Amino acid sequence: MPELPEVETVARDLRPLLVGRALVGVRRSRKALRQSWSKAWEAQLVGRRVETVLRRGKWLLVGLEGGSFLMVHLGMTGRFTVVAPGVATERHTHLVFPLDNAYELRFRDARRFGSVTYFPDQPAWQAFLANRLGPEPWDLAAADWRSALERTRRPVKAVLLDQTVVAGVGNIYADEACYAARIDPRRSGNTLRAAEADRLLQALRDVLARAIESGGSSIRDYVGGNGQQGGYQREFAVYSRPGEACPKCGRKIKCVRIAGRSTHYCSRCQK
DNA sequence: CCGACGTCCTGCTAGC
DNA sequence: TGCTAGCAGGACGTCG
Repeated sequence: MPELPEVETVARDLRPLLVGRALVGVRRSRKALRQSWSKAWEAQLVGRRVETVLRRGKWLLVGLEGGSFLMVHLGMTGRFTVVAPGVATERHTHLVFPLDNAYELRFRDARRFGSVTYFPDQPAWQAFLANRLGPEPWDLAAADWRSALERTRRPVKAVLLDQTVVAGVGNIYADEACYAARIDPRRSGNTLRAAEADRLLQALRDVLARAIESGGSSIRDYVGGNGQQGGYQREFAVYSRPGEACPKCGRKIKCVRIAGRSTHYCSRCQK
C-alpha cells in the first residue's frame, strides 16, 4: 500500500507527535510479522526518548536517544499512528508503544506483510538497507537511471518497481509516472531513448512531490501518522480506473498485468 | 546472471 | 440476496 509519499506523510505526521516523547513500554500481539520481534529489544527501548523520525524509500526510522532505531515497513496494509488516550485497541494491532503523555504509538497490519525491527545504531540499519535500496528519486543521477534502463530487457514498469534501482516507487506511482511521461509501461527498459528516460525520471519526481503535498493516496487502508486520510487518490489519471476515459484523449484506460502487478495506461497517449 | 512467478496473510468486492 | 474466486499500495525466495 504505502509507497514513498504515504511513508513520507506518516513520517511528517509522526514527527511532532513523537519527537521529545519517551517510550514507556511495549505491548504486542501473538501474531508474527514479516520479521519477528525480539523480546530482548524491549529493554533497549523502554525509557528512551524519540529524537528523530526519518524516511528512506518505503522504510520509516524512529531514532531514539542513545543512537538506536526502530525501523518500520508498512507492507501492504500497515498503519503506524499515534492515538489519544482511551482509544480502544483496534483489530490487527500488533505492537503498541505507550508514550509518556498517555498517548500510544501503534502498529496495525491486517495482512502482516509489514515489520518493526530494532537496530542498535545508524550504521546497522544503513548496512541492512545498503544492498536493498537504490537512491531516493531526487538523488538518482540521470546517467545512472539511463544506464539502469539500458542494461535490462525488463518492462519499464518492472524497473520502476525495483527498489534497488530507485527507492520508494510502488504500483500506483509507477503507473502515474509512466502516464505523465507518456511512456508505455510495457516497453523494455533498453528501448527507451535518453530523452525518454529523462522525461520519465522527471515525471516520477513530479508525481511523487504532488502526492506528498496531498498527504499521499488513501484507497483502502492507508492513513497518515495522525490517522487522517490522504487526498492524492482524487488526482489519479490511470491507477484504479480501468475502463474509464483517459483525462487527455478520452480513450478507455487499459489494465494489463506486468511483473505480476496490475498496470494501468492509455494506449493512445503512452508510446 | 537475469527475469518471471509463487508465497506470505486477511479482507473486500465483482460477478455469478 | 448470498456465496466465493480473485485481487489488493510489497518484498523476497525459488525456479527455469
